[in-house]
Amino acid sequence: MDFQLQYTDKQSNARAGVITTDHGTIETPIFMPVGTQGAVKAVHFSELKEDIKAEIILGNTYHLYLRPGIEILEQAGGLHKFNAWNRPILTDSGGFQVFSLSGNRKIREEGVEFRSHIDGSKHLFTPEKVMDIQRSIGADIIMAFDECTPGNADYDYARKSLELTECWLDRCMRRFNETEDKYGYRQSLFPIIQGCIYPDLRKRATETVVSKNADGNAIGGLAVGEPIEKMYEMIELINAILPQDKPRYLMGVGTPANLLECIERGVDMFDCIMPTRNGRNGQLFTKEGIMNIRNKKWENDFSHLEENGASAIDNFYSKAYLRHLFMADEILALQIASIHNLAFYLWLIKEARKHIIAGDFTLWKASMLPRIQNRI
RNA sequence: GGGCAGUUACCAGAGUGGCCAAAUGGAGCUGACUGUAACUCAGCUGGCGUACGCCUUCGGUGGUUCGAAUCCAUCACUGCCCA
Repeated sequence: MDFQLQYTDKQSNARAGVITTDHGTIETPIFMPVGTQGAVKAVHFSELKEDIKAEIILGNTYHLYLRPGIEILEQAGGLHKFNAWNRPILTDSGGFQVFSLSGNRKIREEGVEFRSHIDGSKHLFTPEKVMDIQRSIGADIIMAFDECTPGNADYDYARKSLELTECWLDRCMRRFNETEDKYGYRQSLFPIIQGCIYPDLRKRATETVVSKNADGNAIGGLAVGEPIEKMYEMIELINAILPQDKPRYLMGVGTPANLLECIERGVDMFDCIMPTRNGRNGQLFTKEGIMNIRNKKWENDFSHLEENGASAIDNFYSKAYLRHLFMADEILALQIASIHNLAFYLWLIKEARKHIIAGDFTLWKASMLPRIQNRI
């Protein structure tokens, strides 16, 4: 994987670039739809390509390891062949599951012992094993195994947690470098910066990560319960240290407004479940704001889902119809809402890129921000 | 014409003298969701009030009782059975 920085905004830290992988190129800034179990929920891949214009999607090590299991993925020839997505894939390492499935796991220095949420069976994830699994899944970009520190952790916990993440990073790098690409195309490993909301921890974590000279760098442990201003503060601090010539991936973020704020602060890559999950729960993101399509006020509103929306789907269906589908519990509702939201996210981020290149990003962002945060 | 069963909030349906503005579902209204254990979760759903609370309800009317959705009488309606 290579990264080329193409444009840097003069008024802010916003950047535009290109990532080149063996499965194609990605123009940054980019938003990556989440396909945890090898599928972006409720969305068909032709829709991902044609309606949403996704350039890269995510998979998840924890979920794919449990189901279908690594043997099947190896037999299939890797995830790209298994799910027929022939463009870039990034896999998360399972570090977030260590955080979100906290009721079912024990963290030790060796690794994390956890119980499957599916059948309760016991498993051990070590940094080495997580590297091996991600080699087998065959993602273009794989993530280091980390502990995603909760946003409200106290300093002492955050420091110990960071030490563990850093120790695991060394082991990840070692194993990654000792092993080879499994399917004939190149894989890149991104380390993850933790440190909660403590500036000295974040600074130290960033310096450690920079010293590894990886193909790209990730910021983790944000948008996990800390105040939003803290998140922006941490990103500013980290991006001041990270090298310019490597892509910066902010994990798990966020709202449309978060995206613009973080692009302005120099982030290149994003992923978030928000457009898909919130879409399935009836929340639509649009250029004019956020709407709950289940609300009664849309009952007899036969106007397009979104005028001049990001996807053709916006002109096919009316608000009243989509509300009806939600009320009637039709599967199509989930599909339409997910496609709409993802297309909006990709549109927003591509629009940001255009304005970075055109040199008026800051102005555009200022005009866009109040609109997309509006409640309609 | 006779017999039996029934009529409870938007719907279904519990409650059979005080702890009942009335269980539980469903439907509806609103909100939440940030590296997906999520087509999930939370609150509300007689009226007024932020709230302690007050007011009006359990087919209609009239009783019994300190007190009735619950007991009695009567009327109306519904279902099933017999003519």
